[in-house]
Amino acid sequence: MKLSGGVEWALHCCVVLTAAADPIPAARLATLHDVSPSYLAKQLQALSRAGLVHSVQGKTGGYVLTRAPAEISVLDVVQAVDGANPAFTCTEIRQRGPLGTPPEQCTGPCPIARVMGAADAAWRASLAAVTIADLAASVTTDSGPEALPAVGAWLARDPD
Amino acid sequence: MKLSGGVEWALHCCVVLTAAADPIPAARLATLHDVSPSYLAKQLQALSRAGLVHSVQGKTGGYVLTRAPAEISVLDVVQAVDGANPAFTCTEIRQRGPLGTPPEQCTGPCPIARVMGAADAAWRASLAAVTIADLAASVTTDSGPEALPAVGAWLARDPD
DNA sequence: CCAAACTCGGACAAGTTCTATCCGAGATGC
DNA sequence: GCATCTCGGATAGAACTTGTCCGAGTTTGG
Repeated sequence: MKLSGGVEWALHCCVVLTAAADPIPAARLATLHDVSPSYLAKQLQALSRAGLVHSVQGKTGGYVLTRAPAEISVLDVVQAVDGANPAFTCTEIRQRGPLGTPPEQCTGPCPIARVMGAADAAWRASLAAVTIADLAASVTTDSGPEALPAVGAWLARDPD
Repeated sequence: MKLSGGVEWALHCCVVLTAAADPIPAARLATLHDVSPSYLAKQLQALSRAGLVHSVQGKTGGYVLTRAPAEISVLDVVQAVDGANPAFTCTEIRQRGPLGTPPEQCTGPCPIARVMGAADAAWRASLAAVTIADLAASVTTDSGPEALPAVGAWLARDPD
């Protein structure tokens, strides 16, 4: 049970993109977070494929959020980067072996799959209830009202 | 986000051990489920290390549940096999880079870690609410009252 | 209008974790 | 006392995640 490490980077990027109106290049986001530029680019590509950010090419290109921060849930980001596959996959063990249940009796999922599926649904519901806007608001509460605008100004400034 | 495949095997083993009073060898459980005996042994060792099953050596040895099925939660089994580490680990990105937050301001976990932690807690709570006894009852509902006793009788019988 | 520079996008290796297996230590029953 | 059966940990192989690179396309400036 492990989540891809890129999820953390992608979430941070989405939060800071809240404070920027113009497109921000991946390299600048990597400098801000002090992480590998090449690998962060990979995560942003995943966000782009999922339609959460819009990519702009050319000299003044970069990434911009496609929707309002309140319309992007944490679950959207997690699923874009880590994939939407459920953590548990039932291999139908009940049908195997000498006492295997006949397939015609296996109409619905087995009890174990039901329990794991319910837990997965609870996990997803918890993530779907929080949006990027909520995260930005929490950052403001934690670090003060000037924190996010300062990041936005730094992103817009020319590279040193 | 992926769960170890051995979790499914371990859960099935715990359910069928409900129907057996005497120790059952790992090889017999592997035959019943038609899975690799060597790898299933590894999962049972994990259950043994966690104290969920008691291992008996010698000619009539095998594995027995240590507690009543109603006292073993699905979460116990999952954590024994897959580990108790949370899926998300915060690397404190907020402290890195040119605009990093000073460590003295980082008293509590960052907003992203809080959200992921809450989702993890919801997932665990959902798994902790179901016991092995509940799973056995569901099997009885699904496959009839004679299903589990039949498995118990097959396990006790001498190998063919 | 042209050229240069900067951007994203997908294809390419390295490291690490999970999967699968084997043989030795220990205990039981005959 | 001995043979046999059991678990337990240490050992190779496969799959995935992580990390990196260079080419295609677009925009700015002269």
